[in-house]
Amino acid sequence: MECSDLPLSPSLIESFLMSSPPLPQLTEWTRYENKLFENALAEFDLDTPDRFEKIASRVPGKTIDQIVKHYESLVEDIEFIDSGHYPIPDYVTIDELQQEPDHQASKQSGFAKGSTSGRNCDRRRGVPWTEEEHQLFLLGLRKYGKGDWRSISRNYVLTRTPTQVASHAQKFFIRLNSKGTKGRHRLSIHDIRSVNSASKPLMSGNTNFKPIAPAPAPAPSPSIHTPPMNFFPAAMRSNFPISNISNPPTASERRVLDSVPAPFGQPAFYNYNGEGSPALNNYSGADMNYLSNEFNAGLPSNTPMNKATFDHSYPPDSHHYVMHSR
DNA sequence: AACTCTGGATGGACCGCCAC
DNA sequence: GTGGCGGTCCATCCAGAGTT
Repeated sequence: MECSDLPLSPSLIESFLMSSPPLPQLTEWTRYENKLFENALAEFDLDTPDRFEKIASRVPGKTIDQIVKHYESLVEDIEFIDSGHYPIPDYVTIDELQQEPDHQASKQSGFAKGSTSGRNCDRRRGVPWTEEEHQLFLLGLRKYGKGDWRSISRNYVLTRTPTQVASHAQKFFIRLNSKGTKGRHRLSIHDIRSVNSASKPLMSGNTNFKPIAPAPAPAPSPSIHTPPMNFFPAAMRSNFPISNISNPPTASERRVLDSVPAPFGQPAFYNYNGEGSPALNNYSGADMNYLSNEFNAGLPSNTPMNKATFDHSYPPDSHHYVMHSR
């Protein structure tokens, strides 16, 4: 397929929704925030009472007004697409379009104009995987197995689409199988084969290791499902995506949590999206008590959210651990 | 500088599911 | 049974970084 022949595919729409249109009148939306927004949008349909309030509660740091404006801007853009105008993912500015007549013409004609060779297309360089993302990938791989990239993407590597996860997995397994068959290998993120085990020697102990890319921009926010790795004792870090929190933090609580430094702040508390994950069913009640104590000990003394327990008795299937915040 | 390697993105083939 | 659709796998492209 030529690059100029761009169908309105689901992946296109997804990338459109995932991108952060730099609308000047709005505050910046990160990919992560867009993902939260997208998930909340899917969860609360048009008939949901107080829809935008509920969506706002799922997107930390955004006001209801910002949510409404963001929604309206997306609706405008989607209508723009539906009308036959395809906005390229980079959201080039009007000025840029006006300076590139060919570019503009190809857009206005639908998609296919001139159809230069695909090699001439601007194939955007992707964002390198971070070590954290790779660790989450390994956790997801352990949990769902090879092939269920969708689940891994949805429940572990939230910052990557299933296609991206699959692509990453492809390289990972190629790397895995090629180990030893070639004389030399550069160290890469794919040399991390298990959670925790390799990261230290590879990243910090090996002075030859260099990041794949220059230090990536700091992630907009930690994964919604996974608390910081150093929050838990090593023996428990292997798979601990907190799946449910029974009481989503209130706005005031969230402000407090936002002020709490990692690892006791936002990451562990914003996992209240209700998606069940049986990943915690290996842990005993004692483990949960330990986590509660660890968690409570990390909270500042003046936080109103000073009592937390991990409850593995709810719901009845015992596969869901719920962190009670009061 | 030229070559090699890495890794994200992408297109196409293939497969399974589902509605008709 | 068949066609459409969605998803996955695999091969490939290619920019960028590392190596010689």
